[in-house]
Amino acid sequence: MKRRQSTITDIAKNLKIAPSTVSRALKDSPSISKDTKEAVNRVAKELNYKPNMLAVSLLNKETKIIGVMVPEITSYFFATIINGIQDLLDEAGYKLIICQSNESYEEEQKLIDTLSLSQVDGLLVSPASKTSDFSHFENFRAAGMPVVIFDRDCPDFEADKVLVDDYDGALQAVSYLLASGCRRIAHIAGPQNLTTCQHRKQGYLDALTSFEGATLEPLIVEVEGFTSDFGEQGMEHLLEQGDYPDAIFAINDAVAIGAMAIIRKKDLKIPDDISVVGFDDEPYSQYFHPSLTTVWQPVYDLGVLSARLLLKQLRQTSEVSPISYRFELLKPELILRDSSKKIPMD
Amino acid sequence: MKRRQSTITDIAKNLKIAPSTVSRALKDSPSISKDTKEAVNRVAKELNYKPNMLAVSLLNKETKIIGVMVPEITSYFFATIINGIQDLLDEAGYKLIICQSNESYEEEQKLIDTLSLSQVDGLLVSPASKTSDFSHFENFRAAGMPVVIFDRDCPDFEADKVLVDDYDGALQAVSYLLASGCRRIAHIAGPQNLTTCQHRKQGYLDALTSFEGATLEPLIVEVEGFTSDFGEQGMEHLLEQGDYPDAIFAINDAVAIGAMAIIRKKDLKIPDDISVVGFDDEPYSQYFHPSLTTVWQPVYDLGVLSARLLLKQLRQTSEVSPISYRFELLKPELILRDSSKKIPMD
DNA sequence: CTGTTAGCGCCTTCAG
DNA sequence: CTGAAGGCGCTAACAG
Repeated sequence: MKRRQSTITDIAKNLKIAPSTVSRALKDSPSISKDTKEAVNRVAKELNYKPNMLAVSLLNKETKIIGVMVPEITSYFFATIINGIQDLLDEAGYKLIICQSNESYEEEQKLIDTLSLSQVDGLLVSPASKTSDFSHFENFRAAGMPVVIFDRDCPDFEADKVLVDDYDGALQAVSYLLASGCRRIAHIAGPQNLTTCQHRKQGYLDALTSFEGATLEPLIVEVEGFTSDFGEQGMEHLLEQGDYPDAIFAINDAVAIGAMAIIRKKDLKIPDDISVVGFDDEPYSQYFHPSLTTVWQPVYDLGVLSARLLLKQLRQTSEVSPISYRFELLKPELILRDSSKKIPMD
Repeated sequence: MKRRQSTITDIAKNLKIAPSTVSRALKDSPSISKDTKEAVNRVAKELNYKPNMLAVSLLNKETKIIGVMVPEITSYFFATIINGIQDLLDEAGYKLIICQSNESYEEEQKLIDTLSLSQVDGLLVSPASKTSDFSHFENFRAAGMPVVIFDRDCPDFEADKVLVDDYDGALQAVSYLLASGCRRIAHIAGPQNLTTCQHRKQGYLDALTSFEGATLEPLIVEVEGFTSDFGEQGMEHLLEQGDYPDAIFAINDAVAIGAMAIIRKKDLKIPDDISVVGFDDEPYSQYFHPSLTTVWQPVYDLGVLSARLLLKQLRQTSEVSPISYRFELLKPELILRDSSKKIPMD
């Protein structure tokens, strides 16, 4: 039972008229008589006619499909960004092909190639953490298709970008920890080839050095991933070094959660012995015990905005590509919960 | 700068040979001389030639794209199923278009229609909770494209199906609670138009009635969704009725987490006053305090298996559609953690 | 108002 | 070994 759909020609034959007439009738063109239109629509329904987008796309040179490349979709973070993207692009009549690089440069390259062959109309990318060469993005764009980068920056690659002010988020978090009385604040940092992680670390460092009253030593352990087991590892490292920290600023919530598990195992109290702050505000974070203080990011909006920028490029029909790219930096927000201490009143 | 890619014809003109020769040379056909092949490949590289899959698809009547329809992707559960699907389908050279119905029947219908127009080669569906009429699946399949249903059953719609034995999972969970000494076990049930939720409820009921020694009254509250706030709502309902339960079997982990928050708010101890068991084993569940006893499902495998069945159908080139469909029922597994009591030894 | 022609990019006959 | 012709399903331009 090979796929056999009825075509415009089938309708035309059935009615003994020209295919072009059928085509026009179906689009309700004003230059077609009521009678033929009715007849065409009737037969179309009878034959269960469905237009073949492939043929249309080939003709129009546009597929109305957008490629979305993320490191992974199992995290709430990227899944929610995708929701934002989808909601906006749906309205504009675009479909999405979602690809996961699994943080691998090779896979990312391969997938972008496939997307390119599939003639997607544009690309939204959050690059893999292992990606440092961006020629595959350049190649993609060279074919005349717009690209928007979101969440993770690619230095050296000029494009529309929508990022979160990670530096500011870290600054807020660590400044708060300082204000709440913590003085030995450790940072469980993420992979430093990601600007996101660099910026959070820098925010942490700058908060420490700008603190008046004492010289605070940074205390950093770097982990390679974003899941809770890395949080456990990182925390164990920190505790092995003796001289416990009195606060942890973790690269994200999952890592913070892992750290909390280790802290609890040592019978230390959160936040009394050690405060913990995460990043992301995942839906579960408020349900932990104690509930997790964290830095919220406008995730959904990040998706919407990225999609909006892409649409804008898409609509600059032909036109010379804009020399200046847009750069959006969204503001994160510290959410205070019970894993951090209150600021003393005195 | 409208998209302008070089075509086979461009190469042909450049070399003053026929397009068909170029086509053959590019596919390394044995009936082409070494010299022309080399020349063609050289020019192809020069012009940065990329085959246009659209044209190929139109000709072959296959796009190598599979549609995947899930209620939502922000949950770990569906995201992981998708990973399974993708890993298998990638190998076979298929791309995925992922769609979210947001549990809405209308959106589901609309999206399946779009997928159909886009000429996807097949469809993997986990239907929306509001879906009870399956004619849109039938229509899709009527065009000769294979369909596989996963995770959520559609009674009345015959197809290859890969499901989890929810009944058994519930039975395991509630039997354990009974064995651990609980006698007043409540169930926070999910939307009853989903067979998944029906089966879990039935497993709960049957565990109660098959208990020897006392007649146990079921205690059920039904919620409309799968997020933690529904868990909070459900738990509040239960506690309002006075005569507190000594265990909660929640429809899933997120709901269980919400319930735990309310229990804690009432200063009741988990598991001493009330045991809690969830369903899904989300990655965070082991990090809750107390860690959550739950029913694990072979999520990734569910994706892989579904994809495998679809591939099998895809490979039955043409052939009459199989009269008998496959039905796979995967076994879940109870994971014991600290939110439930140990079975007394005596 | 309708039909004819041509072509999107590619491949597969059929003829040399 | 290579070229010419035809067609996948659809639409736009040009004729009536």
